[in-house]
Amino acid sequence: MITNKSCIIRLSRYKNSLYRLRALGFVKVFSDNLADAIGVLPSQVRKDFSLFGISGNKRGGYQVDTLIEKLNTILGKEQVQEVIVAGLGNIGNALMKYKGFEKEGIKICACFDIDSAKYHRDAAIPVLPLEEMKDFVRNKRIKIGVIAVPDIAAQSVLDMMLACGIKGVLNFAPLRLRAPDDIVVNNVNLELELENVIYFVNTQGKTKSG
Amino acid sequence: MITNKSCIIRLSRYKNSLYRLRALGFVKVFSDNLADAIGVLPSQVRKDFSLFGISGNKRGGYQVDTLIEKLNTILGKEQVQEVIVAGLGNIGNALMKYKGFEKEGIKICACFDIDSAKYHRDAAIPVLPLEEMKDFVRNKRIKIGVIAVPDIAAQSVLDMMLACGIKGVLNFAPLRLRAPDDIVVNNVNLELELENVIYFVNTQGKTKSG
DNA sequence: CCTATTTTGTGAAATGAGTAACAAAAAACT
DNA sequence: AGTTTTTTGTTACTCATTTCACAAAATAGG
Repeated sequence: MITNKSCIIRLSRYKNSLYRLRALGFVKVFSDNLADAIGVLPSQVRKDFSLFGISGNKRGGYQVDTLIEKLNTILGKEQVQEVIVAGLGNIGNALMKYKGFEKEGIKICACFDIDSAKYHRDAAIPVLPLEEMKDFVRNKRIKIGVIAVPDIAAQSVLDMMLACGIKGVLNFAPLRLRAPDDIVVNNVNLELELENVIYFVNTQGKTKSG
Repeated sequence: MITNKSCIIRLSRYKNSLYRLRALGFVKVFSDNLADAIGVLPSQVRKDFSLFGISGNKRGGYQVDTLIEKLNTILGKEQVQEVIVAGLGNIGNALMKYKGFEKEGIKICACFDIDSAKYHRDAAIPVLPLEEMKDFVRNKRIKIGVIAVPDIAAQSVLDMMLACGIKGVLNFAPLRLRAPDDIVVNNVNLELELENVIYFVNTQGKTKSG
């Protein structure tokens, strides 16, 4: 099994580039087209494909259509992926309104919050009490959750999600969550990302001026 | 010079854990305390510290206070870091309201947008026309920018930021931005992160059930 | 004061990801 | 049909990061 996150991320990028290339009229592509598009080496592209059993034609490259299809299969994009969000704060709100997910076949089905003032059962994306998560998730067989609650509540919300049968989580709370090994937890930590930029800017400046 | 991003990210995590440990009354820590806290091996902790010339006492561990101080110096947290945000859409809005930055010594000084309906010069964090970015950034000598504009505008906003003297960028637009080598660009791509969770959940399921 | 124990700091080994190189296949050209 | 060119797919190599392992230092205990 492939455990390399950046490899999967590259597959997503190939896929996105391929849609653009197809829109431009491309019918076949070569590894170096894709390499240029996402900023890696051609050998990396071929390696990635070979890892997933994707093959092209020597001297003929890859058919755009079938390549897109294969990548979508690998990435689980044959059907719309339904996710839930916990926490209708700043981030939760932004996610609900964000248009980027829809065009990637990701659908936010519901948001759960603890604050009854936020409930909105009839909205396009309903906002429901946390207690209803279990029924909702089980009925709809949802496997993916997003955690956008305050730090202090994050672990208990994760535990709740796992009890509902959620198998993968995107976590925005800036702390390490404990989960069994078979659960996927990706963290998006905005402070850390910014702190990182700041560090490299600071040291860059230092090394330049002496 | 250290170019390893994950190493810097770990330093940030150590620092965050140390604050928590200090709040619990810890005066000294050992590498395995910190290792547990952030989920790495003790040898990793010691290696990271040794890379930055941080040393402790054999059998005595590390003093929490001095360790925090050293990490803060390395991470450039001795003074408040001022940043600007471009784009007052969903994400820009969430960032402006987000409390997490303040307690990390990161201050959003202003937001710039193209839409005059959004301008709000007298707000706590002013929302200004994009054209005013140059003066603002130069006067305040700001080095860090956040890009939260639609995909199509992202590259031009980046170019504008670079013309203002910005040296590091956190980019939320889901595409690859072109920048000179001495500019730091960190990307946060929410679709990709979710797609990644989805992939691993799907394959996990497959490998388990056969 | 000497011995046992703990914990660091570092150099060596292992792992893993990315890059390079090249044989083999396919197409194009003559 | 044969030769040349192009491009894949895979194997071997390189490099970076992580993990291991152990000597040296410091403390604690008898």
